[in-house]
Parts: sequence; structure tokens; C-alpha cells
Amino acid sequence: MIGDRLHELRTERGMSLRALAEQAGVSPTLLSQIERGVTEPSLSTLRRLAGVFGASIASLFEDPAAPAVWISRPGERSTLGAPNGQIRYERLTPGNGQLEVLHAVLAPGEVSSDELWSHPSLECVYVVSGMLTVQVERSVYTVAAGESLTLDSNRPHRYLNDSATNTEIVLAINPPTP
Amino acid sequence: MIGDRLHELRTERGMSLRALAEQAGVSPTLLSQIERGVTEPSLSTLRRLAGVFGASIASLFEDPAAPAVWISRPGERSTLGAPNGQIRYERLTPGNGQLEVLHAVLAPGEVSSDELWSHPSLECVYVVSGMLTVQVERSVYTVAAGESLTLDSNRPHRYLNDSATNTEIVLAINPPTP
DNA sequence: GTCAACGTGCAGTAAGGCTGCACGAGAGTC
DNA sequence: GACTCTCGTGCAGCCTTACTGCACGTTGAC
Repeated sequence: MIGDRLHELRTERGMSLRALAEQAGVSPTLLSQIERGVTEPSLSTLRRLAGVFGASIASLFEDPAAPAVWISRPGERSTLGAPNGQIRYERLTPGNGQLEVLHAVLAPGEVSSDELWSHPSLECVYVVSGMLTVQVERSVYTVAAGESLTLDSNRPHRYLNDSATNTEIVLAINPPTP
Repeated sequence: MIGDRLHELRTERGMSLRALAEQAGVSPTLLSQIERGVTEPSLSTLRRLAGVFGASIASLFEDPAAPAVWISRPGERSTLGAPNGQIRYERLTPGNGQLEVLHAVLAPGEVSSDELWSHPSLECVYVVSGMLTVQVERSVYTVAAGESLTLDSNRPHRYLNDSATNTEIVLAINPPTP
């Protein structure tokens, strides 16, 4: 519930209900009601509250379910394959929303999927070793070890290894898409 | 503006105003007004609309400002230092919100900052080479090359290199915190 | 021509976001 | 003890505005 989230943000910062209300330009009563779920804020008050916290409205709706600390080691990771692809991605993050980081090794000639793929996210590939070819719509980019590429996942894209050696990559995707 | 985002999502799917309105259980007129910014939706209608799209409310407020493709190469990257730390992070992503991926090399003995640090995010470190020590509150974790660690950044934490060789890491943070 | 579906202007209504004021609880001071 | 300050909340009422129903102009298919 949005009220819980706001309460959390407020208490985290040690602010009183009145202090936050004043900074946001709303009444303390309203804040109290919102935090307890008695009423729901309008977008305009939501904007003001987010402003005080220096946060985006989006972040007020994101689930901050605390995943403490999670370590993954090679061989113990759950894997993930694209529908028509040959690559097997390994999950570096527990699959609980908010952030997805994957690891993969592409053998020579391997592609992430037969067709170009799109989903509403932003992703960033870092090439650990080898050479990666990225196809975005009609463009083709080559990324070497130590380099990275960031792309809007809405644009149809796929990854492939056009070289003669293995390519190792780390892929960060946000928001995660199943 | 939220209306633009909704319009985009609707047209992307080839839906008519009336079709979406019916599925969401609101009037076509209201949708029209919202899309044009004449009025702002309540959270309850926002929930219904997000439901039809199979999206979260948060995603409706995320900026899909298309950053196309962005390639970063070593030496051409903007850097970023923690307040009291010795590490210099290199940015792998353009700094436009949504996702931040950093790269860093820690010399032997280097720490990310003198004090433990916390911010409302989720982060994932992948160790490319060397050995990384992660301190989270009173716990200490050791992460080897090829391994990764995910943590709730709200918990006070810092990174250090306790080994005798360089440690190279890739760090994904979401949401980004300046 | 008809017909259907598209998105929008307008006026009215009902809902609920928002406020001001007052109250009880708790902590600190004299 | 009383006095005071700040904390969060109950309540009643106002008043903005989200939301609807109906009608209109336009476009394209037949």
C-alpha cells in the first residue's frame, strides 16, 4: 500500500508528520489519513511528497521488499533461456523484481534468439572477455572486452558472438521482464 | 506527463480509446481527458489501467525516454567517486535515471568509503577478477571472481579489497542514487 | 448514400481529497 | 504536582475535480 511506503520513507528520515506536511505543503491530517490508508492521495500531492523525498513517483510504487544479502556462485545459479535462443543466462540476482543482473558465456556463433526481441526495459551489457555483436533493429554494434553497451529494450534487439572465441558478458536489466 | 505514457501504451497495442475504457471499466471520455492532460486520474483508475496493460503503477511513471544505444569504452567514461573513498567508479550507463551500472578497479587495500553507506536501492556486484570483500552492517562477505553479491542498499555497507592483487568489479544499482 | 467506429466538447453530479480545529498520549522541565 | 511542547489522530464540513452520459464532427469501409 502506498501509505506504508510513505510512512517508511518518512520515518527512515526521522521526520515528523507535521514536518513532512509543511515541506510538502499539505495538512498533517491528510498525511495521517494517507499513511493509514483512510484516503488515497491525488497525483498532485503525490508529486509534492515525492519531491520532498527527492524520489520519483515511480519509486513510491516500487516494492522495497528487503532481500538482505544474496551471493551467487558459478554452478549454483538458476538459469534462464530465451525462447528460441541457444544462450543460457545465469541469474546473478534473486528473482524478486526491482533489478535483474544476468551472466552468460556465448560460444562462437551463438545467438541470444532467432528473432529480435523487445520488452519495456533498459539494459546494459558489459563484456568481460571476448567480443560481442549487438543487433538493434537494423544496426549492428561490436563491443569488445572491457566495453559496455546500453540500450532501450523497446527496440528489437539480440546478442550474438560472431568471433572465434568464447564471449563472457554481464547483463543488467531494469525493470526485469520475465 | 502520465497521459502521454498511457497514450503510448494504448497505441502500441493497437487499442482504441473505447476498447481500453471498457476493459478498465471507465468511460472513454475520461480516458480521452487523461491522455490529453485535461484531468489527472485517481490512483484507483490508474490501478485499473495498469492492470489492463499488465504493468505496475510504477512503470507508468518511469521515463521511457529512448536512449537508443550508448556504448562506453574504457578511458572515455565519466567517473564518480564516493565522498570519502579512494575508488573511482566509471559509469557504464548514461546518467538518465532508470538504471545505473558502474565499473571499478580496486587496488590492494582500497575501500569504497571510510564509513558505511546506505541509500534506498538494490545493488548487485559481479566480480570480474580478483577478490572483493563486502561489509554489510556487522557482517563481512568475501566474493571471488565469477561470483556476485546482491544487497539491499538500505543496509549500511561498503566495498574493500583485502587482497594483494587488483579487483575488478561491475556494479548494477537500481534505482540510481546520486 | 449508409453505417460503424474513431476521438472529443460540454454540462452535471457525486465522490472523496483536503483542511481547520480539537483531543488524548507521551516526554521533558520546573 | 502543573505547565508545555510535540507527537499522531477523530471529526465535520467544504469544495475541488474525477468521472459519466449524451451528442457532435470526422474518417473510412462497404
